[in-house]
Amino acid sequence: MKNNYSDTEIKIKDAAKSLFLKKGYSATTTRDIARESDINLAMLNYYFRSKRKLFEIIMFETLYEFLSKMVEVYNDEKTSLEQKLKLCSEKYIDMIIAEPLLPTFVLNELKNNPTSFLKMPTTKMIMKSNFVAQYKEGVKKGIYIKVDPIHFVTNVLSIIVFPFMCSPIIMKIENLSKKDFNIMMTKRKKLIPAWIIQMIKK
Amino acid sequence: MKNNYSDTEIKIKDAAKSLFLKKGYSATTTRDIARESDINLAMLNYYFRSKRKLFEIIMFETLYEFLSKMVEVYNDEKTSLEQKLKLCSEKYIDMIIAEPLLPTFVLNELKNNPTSFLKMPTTKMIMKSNFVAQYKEGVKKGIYIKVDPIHFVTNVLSIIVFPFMCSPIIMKIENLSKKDFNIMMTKRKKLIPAWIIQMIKK
DNA sequence: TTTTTTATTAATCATTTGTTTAATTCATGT
DNA sequence: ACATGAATTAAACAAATGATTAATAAAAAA
Repeated sequence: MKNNYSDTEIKIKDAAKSLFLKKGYSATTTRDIARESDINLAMLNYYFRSKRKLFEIIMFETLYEFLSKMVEVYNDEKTSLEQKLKLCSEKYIDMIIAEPLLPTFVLNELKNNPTSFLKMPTTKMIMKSNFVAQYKEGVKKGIYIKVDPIHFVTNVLSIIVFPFMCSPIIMKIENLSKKDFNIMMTKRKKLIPAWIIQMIKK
Repeated sequence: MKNNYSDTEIKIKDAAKSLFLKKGYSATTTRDIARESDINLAMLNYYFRSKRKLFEIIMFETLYEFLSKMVEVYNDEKTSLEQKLKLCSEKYIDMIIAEPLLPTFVLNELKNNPTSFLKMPTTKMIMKSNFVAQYKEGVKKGIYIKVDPIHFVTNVLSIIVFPFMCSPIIMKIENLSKKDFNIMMTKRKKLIPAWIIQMIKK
């Protein structure tokens, strides 16, 4: 026995993930995946039974990895809210620069079957995280302006994630290359925490 | 002669738009469109030559309508920046509630061919609008914190648009129906301008 | 080695999908 | 009423697509 996951199995998954992210589920054909991963078409069904099954596995793993990294920051007991803001701005933007197609892909495919998200255990954890608790505490102490925590969390994620989904527009308007855009986002990392603090501070 | 646009032509476009928004270009078949609009399959090619051509027409019209409405607010000479913020928060959220699938659809399809956006005349106008000019003026007067205007515009749009793209997640986390979600967004309309002001005010 | 299980291949199947064709119906102008 | 062009229909075509099969090669177990 070699590895638990065979070479071809990994090759298929890697190619499929790349293609699904780039073109979406429907526009990606099994032959695309076979060509890109340089395996025989039949191997896809041999290892994964069907295109749909392969997609679901990739979707689950991608979401799981993404959400795990998120929860990590939100639940750190040692850091203050303001430190968390800095950390998550930094971390998320680095994550998305490394995989810029992920947000649009996830939100787009989610629209079609929100069930796959339901299965994720970490989904609801954000609202029960230390991050939200610290914000509520700040409100109680009179330091922060009070709003429904869901708005607060949404605002933070909006400002971090949305610019990447608009990247084609921003690049067009500002005449930026992909590299330029990433530089802009890297600078933005440091601006975001201040904006959020400013936004909630009394 | 009846109308300039025949009945069937409109029926096809309406059905196609609805389906493209819901399922995207690739997942929508010409037979889907024919069934939904209750016309013969051949009529699609008779009026629009091809599925791609039909898509491009719909994409253009949808984008044009959307951007036109946007520019309208941004370029009003009579209103202050703070009034504009209120107006556009109100207007955009109403627009998106009326067509909630539009943002995800546009940003997703744009990723595949950013060219269609290039064609839109109104695209670059936002950065040269009265809205941005007023912000810059506020910075010069020392009222507002200085950042690159593209960040400012991005932040405003992020906070307005992104929550809709996340609606499946928000609804899941908060246990909301679609109606509940819209109520939440309607309340949010009034919160956003204050947040933005707070964010940029010295 | 021999046997048995696993992995890989090329060819094929059955649908689906975008598009076209040829025949028919409908509307309009004369 | 008739002729002409436009609109509509059912049927068909060719290519693409997800999936399977049967044969072969490679690896593991005996």
